Amino acid sequence: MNFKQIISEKLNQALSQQVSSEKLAQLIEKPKDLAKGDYAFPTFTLAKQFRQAPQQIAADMAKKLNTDGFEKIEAVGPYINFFIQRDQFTSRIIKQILTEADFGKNQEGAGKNIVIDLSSPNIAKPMSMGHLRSTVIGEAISKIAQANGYHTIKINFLGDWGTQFGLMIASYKRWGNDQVINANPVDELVKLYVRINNEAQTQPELKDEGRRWFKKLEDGDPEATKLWSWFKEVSLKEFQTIYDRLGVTFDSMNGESFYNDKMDAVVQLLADKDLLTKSQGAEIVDLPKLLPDANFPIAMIKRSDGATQYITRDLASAIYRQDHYHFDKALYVVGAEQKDHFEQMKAILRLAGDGWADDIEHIGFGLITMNGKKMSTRKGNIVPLVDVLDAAHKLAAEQIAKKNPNLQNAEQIAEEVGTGAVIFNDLQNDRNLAIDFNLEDIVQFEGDTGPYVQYTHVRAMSILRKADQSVDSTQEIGLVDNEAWGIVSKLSEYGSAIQRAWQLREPSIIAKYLLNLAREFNSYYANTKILVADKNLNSRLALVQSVADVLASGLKLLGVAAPDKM
RNA sequence: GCGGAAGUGGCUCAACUGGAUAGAGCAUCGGAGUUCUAAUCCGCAGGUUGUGGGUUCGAGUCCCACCUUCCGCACCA
Repeated sequence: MNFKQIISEKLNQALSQQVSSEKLAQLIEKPKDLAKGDYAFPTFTLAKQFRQAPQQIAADMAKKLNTDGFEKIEAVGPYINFFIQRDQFTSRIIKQILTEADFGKNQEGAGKNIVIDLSSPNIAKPMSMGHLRSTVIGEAISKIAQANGYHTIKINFLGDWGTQFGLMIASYKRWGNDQVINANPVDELVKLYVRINNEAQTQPELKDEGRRWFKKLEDGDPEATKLWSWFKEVSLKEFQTIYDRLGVTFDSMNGESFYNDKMDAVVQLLADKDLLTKSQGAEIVDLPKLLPDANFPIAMIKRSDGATQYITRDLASAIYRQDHYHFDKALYVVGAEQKDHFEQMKAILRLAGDGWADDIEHIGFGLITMNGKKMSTRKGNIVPLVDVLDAAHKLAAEQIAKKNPNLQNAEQIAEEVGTGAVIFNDLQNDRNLAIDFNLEDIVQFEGDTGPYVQYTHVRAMSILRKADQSVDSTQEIGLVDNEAWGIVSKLSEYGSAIQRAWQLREPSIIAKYLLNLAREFNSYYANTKILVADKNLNSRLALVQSVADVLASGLKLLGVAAPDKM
């Protein structure tokens, strides 16, 4: 029984059940300002129904409401404000946090599978800031889903197939050097890729050479296969170091090449359902004709040269994933610019009669640009993710050297703080906001940042270490003091933040929640001496422990480390 | 042209999905150090929420029109 229910029951009785408690519950809100109360009920809609001034209704009802379970209930203008009994509530919340390992989490998704497509870099290209977004958002959503009881399957749909690899092979055959490549694999492969694209502008025959090599690759030519495998191997090795730094793991690394032998089945399926049309030598699904109201462009299934397209591979993978994982939801964490692509894909699956098409969700995110322009490997204006992580690490190490020179494991903690800053920075805003790349913004450690939250956790842990006693959660934990109410109130909202973050597929809700909680705690910390041997010491320590627990738990949901010292 | 996302203090973003005086962080300015870590805290200043209409008790939020920016619209992925 939560407060909204309790309050709506009370209101329902005060109104002699003329309005259902469900309706009343919907109207209840939380005032922005705690001084106005913990919950509030606006009477405007009732004013209309009963043809009375809202102020009057509020005043009349406030008199009729019994205050059981509340410190006070008062009418202020057209609002009825409810104040929770703070000591009882504090005690309950803090004991929950200290004794329940999964405080704030729920089991709504028990027994359900969520497939999440994330990261998906192209092999032989460096991971860039764009891949960071997909990786970090996907990872956070996965953990948030788990916190809501779901079972998740994370898939890294590697871009490891396509004409570009024919071009790479062609370029390698002309200019490649094993020693140089082995010394710095992805960098050198990119150079080869950029070079052949540039030279192809004046020598178009190079493109044909690339296509020929890709055809050989598709036909299983030993030399082509060997080179492709090598490119893939060195790329994956390099990717892995980044995934390790970000703390991200995958349940499947089946990339596009994995679906190579499953394409014919998709084409056949579409043909059987009468969805395929020939147009200008290509095989397409004529969506404008099939769904005239939907405003889709056509979907190309096979190019005029017989090669399959992106959407064909995505259709194959979607079908495979449904067959294998029986997902309740399949989330694709892919840039917002691909919205239409996923809408098309779903439309085709629906036309093919797959009822689960509606369980596919595209989780888009805003484009990262550089100086307002789209980044492109071919044009050479990308920011490798490693560089950003390294810059953040270096800055964190400098801060530690300055502020805490005796810190043990300084290197490891510099890494946790540095990557923490990068990850948090990416997650703290609404995911579909576009971002113009700015290194200074990313490696900020002050104000609304990851390190701010980490530091708050460190402060709490430091107090607990210095305390002569450990927290006794069996002892009565009373109202700590009025200044602490803001913290307790925030702590109690952790569960709803987790729910909302999942419903909206929005990690920023957790990030913002953590910033608010950290701010409340830091403010309290500045005004209240915690380690004082009085009768409330245990209560205060319990509060500090609760804050530390929730901060650590929330940071973990975002994939950010919560060190004890920094 | 059609479709999508966005427009809120100098900058980056909030606003519990229609509620009370639009809140934070950066930057600026002024304070707080023998103290539980100052990666912190407190304060001043800064706003006609792109423009114009509409809906209603009430609009940053919903509807219509327009303006600006970014993205997408078949042989790249």
